Amino acid sequence: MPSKQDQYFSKTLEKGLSILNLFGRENPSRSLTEISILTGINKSSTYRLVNTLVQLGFLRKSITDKSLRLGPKAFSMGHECFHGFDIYQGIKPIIDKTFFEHHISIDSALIDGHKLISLYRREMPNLVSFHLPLIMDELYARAMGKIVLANVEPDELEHYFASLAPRRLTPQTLVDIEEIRKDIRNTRTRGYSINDREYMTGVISIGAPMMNLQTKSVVGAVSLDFPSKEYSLEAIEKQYISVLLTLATEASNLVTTAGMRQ
Amino acid sequence: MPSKQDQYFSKTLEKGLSILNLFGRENPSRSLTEISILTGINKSSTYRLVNTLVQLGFLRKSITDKSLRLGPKAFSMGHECFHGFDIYQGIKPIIDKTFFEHHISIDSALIDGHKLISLYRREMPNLVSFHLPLIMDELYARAMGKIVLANVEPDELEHYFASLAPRRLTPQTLVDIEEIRKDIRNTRTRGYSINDREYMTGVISIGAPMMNLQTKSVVGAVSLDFPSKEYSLEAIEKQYISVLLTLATEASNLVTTAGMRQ
DNA sequence: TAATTTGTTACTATTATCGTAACAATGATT
DNA sequence: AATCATTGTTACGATAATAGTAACAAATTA
Repeated sequence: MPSKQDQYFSKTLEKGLSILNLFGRENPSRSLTEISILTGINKSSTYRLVNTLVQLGFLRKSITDKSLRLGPKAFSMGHECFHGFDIYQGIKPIIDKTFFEHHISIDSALIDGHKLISLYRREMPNLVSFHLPLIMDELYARAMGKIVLANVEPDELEHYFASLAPRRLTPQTLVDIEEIRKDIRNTRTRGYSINDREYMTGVISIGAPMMNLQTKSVVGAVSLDFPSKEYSLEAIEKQYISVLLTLATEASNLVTTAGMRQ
Repeated sequence: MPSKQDQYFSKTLEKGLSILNLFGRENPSRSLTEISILTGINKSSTYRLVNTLVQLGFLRKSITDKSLRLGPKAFSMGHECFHGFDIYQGIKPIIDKTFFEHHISIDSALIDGHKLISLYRREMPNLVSFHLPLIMDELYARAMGKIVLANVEPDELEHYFASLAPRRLTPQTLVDIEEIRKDIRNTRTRGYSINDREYMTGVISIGAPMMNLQTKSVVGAVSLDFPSKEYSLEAIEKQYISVLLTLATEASNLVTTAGMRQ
C-alpha cells in the first residue's frame, strides 16, 4: 500500500481522476454538488476541476441544467486505455484458444485493491448470459475471488476480513465469516477454488490464480464457468481441472513477463 | 476555443491527463524522460505526476528498467469512459439498423478540435477491411472530414487552412489548397460530401453532417463507404443519398437531445 | 413571491507545485 | 574494468496555484 502522503504525489491529479471515475455506464450524468459530495472535494475546487475537464473535452456540460456527462476526449482516451492495455491484448488469444478447444465459458480478472477488475471473458450460449460487472466486489462468493484471497499475504487477508460484510446472493452463498475462512483455507490447500452456485443460481465455477512467478504474488485469476444443469461438480473436477491449471499457467507467464505485480 | 488561462482551470490536472494520453495501442510503453519531453513538463514534475498515476494504479512501472505502462485502473476507467459515453450508446442502434437494412459499410465520428474521433462503425465484408485510426487527422481527404469543414464557421475554416499541409494519400487525393477550398464550397452547396478514392484506393465514400439542431453547429459526421469495384459514384448518388441523409437526421436528433455542441 | 437549492465568482492564506541542481543508479563505450 | 553518458530519484527554496470561506447569481421549488 503506497503512502500517498509524500511530496511526490499530486493531490490535484488524484482529485481530478476521482471525478472522472464517477462517470460510467451506470452513471452517465451527474451534477456539480453531487460530484462535490461524492468526492469530498469542496465546491469551488470541484468547480475548478470540473471546469478543467470540460475545457479539455473530458466532460461536457448541459447548457440548460448544467448537468455533466462524459465528453469526446474521455471517449477516445477510454478507448486507448482499454485497448492499449497490454495484459488485455495478451490474455485475449490465450482465452480464445482455450475457449475454442474446450467449448466452455471462461473469465479472467485482475486484482485492484480489494476488488477484481474483469479483464476478458468468453461465454458459451448454454450459460445463462449474465451481465457481469466490470468491477467485482463479492470476492468471497466467486471462484476468482476465492482463489485470490487464498493466495494473498495473511495480513492482507485479515485486512480483507476486517471490513467484510457478506451478502447472501443465492441460497448457497456462504455468509458466515468462519465458514468463509474455512473455505479459503481449503481452497489454498486444494490449489484451485470452487464456487458451487454461490454467486448465481445455476452456475458452478472453478478458479485458479494468475501469479507473478518472479515476485510469487497473485495479480489476478481465471475461472471456468458451467451451467449446473449440464455439469455436476464432480464431473467438472474430473474433466476440467487440468484445463483450468494450464490456462492459469499461461496467464501467469503473461503477467510475469508483463511485470504485473500486486 | 476555451481560454484555459483563467483561475478556474487546473494546470496540474491538465498535465496529468496529458501524460495518461501518451499511452495507448500504438505506445504501450514509455520512459520518464520520454514523457517529460513529449509533454514539455519538467522532469521532477513529470516524476511527481507519473508517481501519482502509478500509486493510483493508472500506470505501472517496471522494476527492472523503470519503463511505464498502463495499469489496471486505466483499463477499468477506460472501459467505463468508452462504454459509458452516451453518444456511443445512442448511435449504435441507429447505425446497426441502417447497416442491416441496406447492407453497406457505415462510419461515424465526432469533432474534437481539428480532428475527428471515430465513434462507431460497421463494415461489410466486401470492403477492404481497413483498420481506421480512432483519431483522424486528414479531414480534407475524407467524406466525414469534408462535410464537417463545409459546415464550420468561416473563421474556423480559415484557422484550419492556415495550418494545413495536405499529404497525397492516393493518386486522387487533393493536395492543392485552392482545389480543396473549391471542393469544400461545392460540398456546402451540395449538402453532402463525396470522397472518390481520395483517402484509400478502392473506396468511395459519401458523408453527411451530424448537427446540433438547436445551436445549428456541426458536432460530427456519418459516412457510407463503398468498394469502387462494385459501385460507381453515379450509382451511389442515385441510390444512397437518401439513406445517408436519413441516417444523418437521426444522428443529428441524437446529438441535439444529448446536448453535444461544438 | 419567497424560499431553497445549485452553480459561479471574489479573494486571500496556505501549501502544493515548479524547477534548479545535486545525487544515485543504470547502461554504454572504450 | 573504468569512464562516460543517460535516466531516474531526491532535496529544497521561491513562486504561483489551489483550497476554502463566503458572498453572489441563477435556477427550482414551494
